[in-house]
This record gives sequence, C-alpha cells and structure tokens, in this order.
Amino acid sequence: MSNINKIKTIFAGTPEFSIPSLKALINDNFFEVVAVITQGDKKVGRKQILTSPAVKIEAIKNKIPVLQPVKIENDLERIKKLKPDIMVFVSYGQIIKQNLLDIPRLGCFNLHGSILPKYRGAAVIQAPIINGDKFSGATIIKMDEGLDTGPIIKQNKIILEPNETSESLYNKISIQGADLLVNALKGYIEGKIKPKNQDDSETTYIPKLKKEDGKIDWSKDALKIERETRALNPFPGAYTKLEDKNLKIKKVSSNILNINKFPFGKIFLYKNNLVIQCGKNALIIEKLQLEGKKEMETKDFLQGHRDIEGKILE
RNA sequence: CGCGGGGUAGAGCAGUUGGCAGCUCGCCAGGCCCAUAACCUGGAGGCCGUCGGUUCGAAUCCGACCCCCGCAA
Repeated sequence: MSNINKIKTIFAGTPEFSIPSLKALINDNFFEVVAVITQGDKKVGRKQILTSPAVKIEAIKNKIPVLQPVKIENDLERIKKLKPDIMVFVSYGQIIKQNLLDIPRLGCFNLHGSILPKYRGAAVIQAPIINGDKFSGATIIKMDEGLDTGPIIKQNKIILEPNETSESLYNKISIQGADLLVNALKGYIEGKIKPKNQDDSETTYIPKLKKEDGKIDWSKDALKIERETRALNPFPGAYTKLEDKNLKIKKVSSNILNINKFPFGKIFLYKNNLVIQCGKNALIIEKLQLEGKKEMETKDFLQGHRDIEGKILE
C-alpha cells in the first residue's frame, strides 16, 4: 500500500487522555501520523523527576518524530514543512491561533471532553458531575480561533453512572473519543459529514480547577458535596481539615441521610458508619485518607481513631 | 541538599526515665441462639522497614539507607 493516499496527520497532545486517540490514528491505514507535538518534559512529584509526557513516550515507541516547542507559535515553519493534511489536537495544552490553523490543507480538529456547546473551557469533565447532569460525552469539532467554538462534526453521549467520578469519566471519554475521532475525521474528509455550527447561547465557560477548589464547604447540601466528591477526585481531591491535618475524602455514600440535628462539619456515628453533618442532611464517608497515611476504608480508620466522634471538620 | 509526618500481627493504631510486644477489628476452632454482622470461651498469626553502632539488655538511644504520605513546586 502506498503512503501517497494516506492523510498526512500531525497529532498534538500531552497526557494519558490523548493516548487512545493517538493510537487509533496510528493504527488506522487511512492516516499517516507524520509527527507528534507535545509539551516539554516536566519535573514531576515530590522528587521532581524530569518526566516525558505520555504522548512523547508513545510516539517514540512508534518511531514517530516528536516536537516539543515551548510555544507552538514559534515553530510554525517546521510544521509547514511537514505539509500536513490535517492536525489533530487532543488535550495538548496550548492555545492555537489562526496562523497555525491555516497550515493544514484540510484543517485542525479537536476532541473535546463534553457535549458542546454546553461546557467550554478547562474542567469540562468535572462540570457535568458537579451539576448532576444525566449525561456527558465527547465532541469532535473543526477548530476555529475561539476557545472550543468551532463547528461540530460528531458527538457521542455517555450516560453518567450514579457513582461516576472524574477519573472514570475521563477514561471513558478518552477511549470512546478515540473511536469517535477516527470516524468523524473519515466522515468529514470523505465529505459525508457536514459540520454544524454551535449555538453560542447555550454555553458555559468552565475555568481550570485549582487546589483550593477541593476544599469542602460543609455548610452546603449533602447532595452537592456528594457530587463534588466524585467530580473532584482524583484532582484536585476533595479535602477537609481535621485538627490541623488534611483529610482527603475519597469516597462518600450516595445514600444520603436525612439527619439535621448537629452543626455542620460535626462527625458522628450512625449504625457503625462515620457520618458528617452537612448544611442540609448528612453524608456517610466510605473511604478517606489522613495526611501521612494511605487511603483506607472508613471502618479501618475507625479502628485506630476511637475518639473521633464529636469532632468538627473545618 | 526545599519543609514536614510516618513504617509495630491480615487491617487500623498504642507502645521513650532502654527491661517478657499490646489494643480494636478480622481470621481459625468451639459454644450460645429460631437466627445473626450480636454475645461467650479458646487459638493461630511479629526479623517492631533495612544495615550498622552504643549497651548486660534496643520497637525505644545514635548513624546511614530504602519505602509511603502531606505541603511546596
């Protein structure tokens, strides 16, 4: 088979989320991935070990050239020389301007982790979980200069499970999105799919989550906190303070107790469960992690913390 | 050399004027009971992170290293 007829593709992505899409493009004979663009190596973790992005590692495995520009705008000439037919962006991490969008003959495309136009921006995986939506999903758009504003080629809805977390949804969208991406690109390039413009009136911009966004406000409704706990794990993590120590709330029960007799933040026991009083109703904690310790089941935690009842979380 | 907490039974934790290694849960056996995650009796299970030092004697004091975690980045 000749390479002449393949769609010359440049893939831009960075974290684990991008990997299924990259693999799908590499393994599909319709495309030829001629280069991969990713962010620079970063120092990671407590020991600040210099680590390559997941996408770089996967590209090297497949003997595909890797570019790691500090600013992609400064590398336009090198990209032009590759004469790409398309460029595909999956969680790359840099803003793309018009002068780059104009380079590939057939345009630039993006896998977005929500059902556009509802959530644009950064924390779009988390947003539907926090809001208690029935579904989320993946969207393939043809990129324009706005942030997540380009016309929609294809979408795939995912029903949210009652115990859905950002982590589980992230994985689902990453995997299902890869399939969607390949099908959408083929359909579009073969002229079978006509992109549809987004309705800008139905959008919300979701900013990036910060560390502080994980701090639990116990004065809120237990229902809201339960959703936040699922949305905020694993990053930035839902946490609270127990006597000056960080206490991560890893998992709470979806079975919310109709109890409202304590001040919010108070810990009490109910049928051998560790329960926290919220502003409205109360939450059963199932898994937690105290600073310095590993994540554990609440019943294990209780074995070593007999005097926990009555303490107040901040 | 960024700051700090920790490593003791399968799990969670106590345990420093250095002196027989403990508690709760779980597990195993038996008992009670219409029955039970309840209760009673008995039992197994430890190189106290690793290596070295001090000492008559170290989980405990000193030194080095390994691993886990929080903060910061």
